[in-house]
Amino acid sequence: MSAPVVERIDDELWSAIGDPTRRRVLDLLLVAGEGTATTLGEQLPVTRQAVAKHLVVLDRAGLVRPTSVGREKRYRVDDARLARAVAQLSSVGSAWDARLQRIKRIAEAIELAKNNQEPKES
Amino acid sequence: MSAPVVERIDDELWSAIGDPTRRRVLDLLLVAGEGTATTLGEQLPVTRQAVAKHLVVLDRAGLVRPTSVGREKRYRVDDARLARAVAQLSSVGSAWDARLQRIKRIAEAIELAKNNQEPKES
DNA sequence: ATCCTCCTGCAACGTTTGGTTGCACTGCAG
DNA sequence: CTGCAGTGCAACCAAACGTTGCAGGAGGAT
Repeated sequence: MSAPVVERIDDELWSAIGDPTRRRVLDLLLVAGEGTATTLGEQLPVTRQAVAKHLVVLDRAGLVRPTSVGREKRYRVDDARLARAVAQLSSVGSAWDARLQRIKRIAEAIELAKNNQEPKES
Repeated sequence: MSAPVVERIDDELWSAIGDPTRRRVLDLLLVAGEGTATTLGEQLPVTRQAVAKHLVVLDRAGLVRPTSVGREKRYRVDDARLARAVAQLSSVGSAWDARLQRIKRIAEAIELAKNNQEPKES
């Protein structure tokens, strides 16, 4: 359960960080090092319970990890997983970029073929 | 309402590409160059109407642009907008990476400091 | 011009998800 | 033991994704 997850993760990963509140939770956890549903809820415009649900989602996506301390449940970011997630995002971005380049090349080819049509570059 | 959109876009952008179907729509539009709700729906596991709604969302996010041709409504990817979107994603990723690095440094410092005692900070 | 077909758009409905409130349960301190 | 702080569970509301069904308009065939 270490290597071939890359493709399966994809959708869960995107929907995990697709939510604005979850992104803020991740941000807070990154700056504070760790936090509970209660402490995070105090710094967010949503209730403690909402944060708790988001933490469950982030946990299932593997981005955070809980540590039970007494009656508290502290969450911390899983460095390796988040780093890998960032890499995934970048890779999708790169793929799109590549296709954009391809399209741009085709467009230029057409542009070149026309030679005396109206220019559209702005 | 033309220039300072960069920050406002953020949430709309993420939610736009956060949906798996919309990502696939973008992908299809990139490889095919253009497409209508009907042609895209044929290549996706959802109905034409669902695709149409997604196209509206993508349009409002500025990622695609419609072109009415007769009774058809062809959509095409807005190259510049998508490129900018990819840049946004990368920037968020970079920010997280930076914080991960910071945490890693702190962890190393603690590791270094303990040497012969417990490092727990409370 | 008429009919037929294809494509789009609108409306109603069901389901999942983000968010809320309220309550019950459990450690920890006095 | 009593009380408080923190978590977990359940019911409920709203928005979003997806479906079906139907009305309407542009094009082609007769």
